[in-house]
Amino acid sequence: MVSSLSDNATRLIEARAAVATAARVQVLGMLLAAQSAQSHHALMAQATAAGRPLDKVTLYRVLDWLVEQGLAHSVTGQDRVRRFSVSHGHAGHGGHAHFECDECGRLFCLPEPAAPPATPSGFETRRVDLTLHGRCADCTHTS
Amino acid sequence: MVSSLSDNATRLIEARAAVATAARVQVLGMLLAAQSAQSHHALMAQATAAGRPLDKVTLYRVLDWLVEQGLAHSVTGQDRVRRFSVSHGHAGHGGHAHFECDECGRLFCLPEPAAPPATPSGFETRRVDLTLHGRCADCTHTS
DNA sequence: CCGGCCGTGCAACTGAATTGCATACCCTCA
DNA sequence: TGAGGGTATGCAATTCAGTTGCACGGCCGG
Repeated sequence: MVSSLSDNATRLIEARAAVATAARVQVLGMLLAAQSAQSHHALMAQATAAGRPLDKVTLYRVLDWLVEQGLAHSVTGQDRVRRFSVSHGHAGHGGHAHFECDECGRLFCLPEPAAPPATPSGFETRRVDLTLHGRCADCTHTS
Repeated sequence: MVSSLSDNATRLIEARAAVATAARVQVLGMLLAAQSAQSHHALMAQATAAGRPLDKVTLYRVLDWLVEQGLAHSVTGQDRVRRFSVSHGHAGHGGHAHFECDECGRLFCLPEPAAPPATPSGFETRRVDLTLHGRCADCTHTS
């Protein structure tokens, strides 16, 4: 399971003619395994818990690199912390929606293909960020 | 002009049976006069330039208070800086849209009544944040 | 073997936002 | 008039996400 994720990560990286370093494979693997967007802090903790601790700066740089390669994207929550998740093929078009749970703070990517641009006045729209706030399935269930 | 904004600010505050302190009137006045959402830093600079410098912490607290009172709302841009603007009567419903210029960094409130909730799976949506990214009218014009 | 390139690691730094505590102000009640 | 409580303000120090500078180490092509 974990190895298949690593393989998958390696394949994704090498498909971009890029160097699949240990850190990159590890981080992308964690993002692939995650069901919600992960913060830098969470990824650090997860890497440490897995016995393969990462340097703080390395993690930042790998994340930036993944975003740059289009393999991941980042969302800034209202706690002004960036969270990262893999781009499930929806990279390139206008954008996609997120759901941020106000209770547990988790941030999910939604399959929604993003709302129609809702054209402004004389502005040039390039990307649409749609974030829903509320309670996630878990928190609603536990209430 | 400025005094009418101050009066307006005072009226808005007192309509909430709240104390219209100098700092609150001043900050709300600046927000009323602004055409785009203002960052804490910008408000500090503006207050200093106006000869009525505000303490950093006081400004934070006034802003928090204004948001709490429903007189203003805050948006966190992708530079993870919060920007504040007055609630133009659209407080209370689902939310409203913003436009963030990727070039000059300014953040505008749009009159759009926010997109339809775009229902997720088992989640309970309470608020919708829709932010468009691109170039604002000024930057498009200056290109 | 050398020199450049790139990824990694450590340490120090930045800048937004927060917290703690002391002070000043205002209103009420005696 | 003066004591007391609640609230707003100001200053200092701190937190925390994120960044920058620089040194080390592997790798590859001459």
